[in-house]
Amino acid sequence: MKASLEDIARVAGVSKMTVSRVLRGASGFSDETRDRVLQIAQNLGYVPNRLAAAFGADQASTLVGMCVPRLTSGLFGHVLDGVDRALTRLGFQLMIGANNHSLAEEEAWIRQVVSWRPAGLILSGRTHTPATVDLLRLSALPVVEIWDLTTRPIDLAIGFSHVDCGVEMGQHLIRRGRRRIGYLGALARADVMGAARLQGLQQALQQAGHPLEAVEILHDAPGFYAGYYGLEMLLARAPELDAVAFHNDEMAIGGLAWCQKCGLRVPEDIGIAGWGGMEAASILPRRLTTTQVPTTAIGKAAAEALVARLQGANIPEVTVLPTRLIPGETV
Amino acid sequence: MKASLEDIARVAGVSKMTVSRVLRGASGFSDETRDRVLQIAQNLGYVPNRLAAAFGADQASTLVGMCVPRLTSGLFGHVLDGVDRALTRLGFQLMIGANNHSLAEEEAWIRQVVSWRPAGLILSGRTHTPATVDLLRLSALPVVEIWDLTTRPIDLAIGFSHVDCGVEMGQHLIRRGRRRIGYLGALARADVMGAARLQGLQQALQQAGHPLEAVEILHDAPGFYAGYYGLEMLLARAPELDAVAFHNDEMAIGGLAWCQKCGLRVPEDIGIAGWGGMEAASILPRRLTTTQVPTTAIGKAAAEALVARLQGANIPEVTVLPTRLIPGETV
DNA sequence: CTCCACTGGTTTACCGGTAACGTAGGCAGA
DNA sequence: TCTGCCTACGTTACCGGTAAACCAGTGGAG
Repeated sequence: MKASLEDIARVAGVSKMTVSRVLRGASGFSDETRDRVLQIAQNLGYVPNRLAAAFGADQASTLVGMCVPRLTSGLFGHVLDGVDRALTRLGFQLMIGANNHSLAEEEAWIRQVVSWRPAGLILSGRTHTPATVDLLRLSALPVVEIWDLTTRPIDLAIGFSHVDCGVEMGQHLIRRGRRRIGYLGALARADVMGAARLQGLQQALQQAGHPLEAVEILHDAPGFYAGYYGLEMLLARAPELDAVAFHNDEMAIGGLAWCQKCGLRVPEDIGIAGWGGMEAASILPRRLTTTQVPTTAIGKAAAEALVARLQGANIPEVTVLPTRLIPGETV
Repeated sequence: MKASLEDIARVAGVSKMTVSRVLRGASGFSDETRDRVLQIAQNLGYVPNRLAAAFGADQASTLVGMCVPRLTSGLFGHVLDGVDRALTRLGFQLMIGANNHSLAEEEAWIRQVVSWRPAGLILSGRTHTPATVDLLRLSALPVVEIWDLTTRPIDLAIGFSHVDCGVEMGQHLIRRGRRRIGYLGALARADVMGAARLQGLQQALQQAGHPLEAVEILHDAPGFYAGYYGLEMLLARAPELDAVAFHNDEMAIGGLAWCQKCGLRVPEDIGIAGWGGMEAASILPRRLTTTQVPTTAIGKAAAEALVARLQGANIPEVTVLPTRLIPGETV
């Protein structure tokens, strides 16, 4: 970690500027000089100092910050994967943080990350504190908001409409003959996007003349077990339901487990619908009715849009990557 | 993003050194000066430049790099979560990367990250290329290797023994009366740790006098569907098996789905065992026999050990966080 | 009355790169 | 022969912080 450009320059008998040029692959040196410098850099175990490079020249650093609601979410794992692969390929580094569905935590995180002068940010969700928006606008950093579409993105947005997801599922349930429909959510008051899907669902059912009959929104994280005991709670309150839409697939699978345990037949006695399109949904004895979300594609698109913008390309403000309702066999 | 210490200093009528001290909460200024400086910093929308700080003073940066095999793994999501929460609390930033089970990709990633002069690294796994090890030793960076225990860690190690996991599961299967046991793996030749578990399993079964009868190691990622069709392949080749141990819970659940599909009763006709302890395992109609891994705890411990080491504390070289075999009802 | 320590600062140097600009030598074309 | 341009460098300045050294005034001890 000791060797610097200076050290290489001294040994090679050139100026450190020449070394810098060689190592960056710029021009302005002979083949002979290049070979000598590279050889010496190798021998000295030179490790470039990006801190100095990014700091000294105000040139774009290769740091990209990304903030997700939770790191334990299967869906966001795939988004992260898409981002990571694209960024790695393009030579960028990923700084990551979770906001636990809290705008205040997001703001704190962004404040930290911005102080590292990243090349850009990827945020999930469209809702931010006013201070966050001010900070981002002031910093003039490229920002991609993913996962949900903002009416007016801070900079760029890539995703889909959660309200539309809800509407689509509502219409599907009605088409399949369901009339007494309930909803089981999670992360009460913290998750804006789940709320948007619920809103879409309500809207569609209302319009069809069969308004949502029961809603239960748990405070827990949307996992298997929450779906399991949440469905029990919901059905205790509203035993007449003939279908339940869940916050996500994990919860829906938990719900299926509860149905199996107490002898409720799916879809005959009750319909079960998830959201997200996790892999497990497709190998259940009956394929889960769900909405497939283009997770990896969103991550990849976000990373690529960010980098393209850095390189001055003209990117559309909003990119829609559509979701797809998978009918399945549980409704 | 414009304001610097200099700007604040000019407005406040003090030197930038004084501003620096105020903002860092060091000493050597009056209350009056402090209030004025803080007020002006606020007004100017000052955002500290950690790039400059970390670069200028060779003081520890607050960057921690972490490399995981895959970002889509449910288990590693929890590890990441543990790391992230601890680091956030301690005021550090997380840089992340996936190596896709490739030592070469890991080396490339580490090379990139080290050039950002991080405070330390968290790596998963004990196997690295020789060049990686050289680089890490040379850089004298604190390194925590998690998830598996190294006989001789580069610096610190926190985790458990995969071989022991395999042994324990083998003994459990034998105790439950299973005699003709098979194994279904994934990520052939890429996943060292799955191989270690298989090795432990083989060893225990051998010792019990009922050696492993069939092994199938898929090339795919260890997901639900791989378990589903993989079990079909395995049983086609070795129909007499009375139990199958899987690479992980996702695959085991996929295997369960296949059993259900073709009318095999679990555990009567065949025993199914997973590994990892994912939440879904506990809400299945029959609880899955599996091994629970302290994912979040490992992440938390790794982050805390790293920071403690940075602060000069004396940390034991190897920390074992034990796994726990959950008997379940599928064997 | 002198000396000293303490408070509340200032000044200077430096971290390791990169941009911008300067320059020596060689060669081609007018 | 002179001009202009190209190649292959070298020099200088600077990015925004922090450490370290230095300094002026003040109050108290001796």
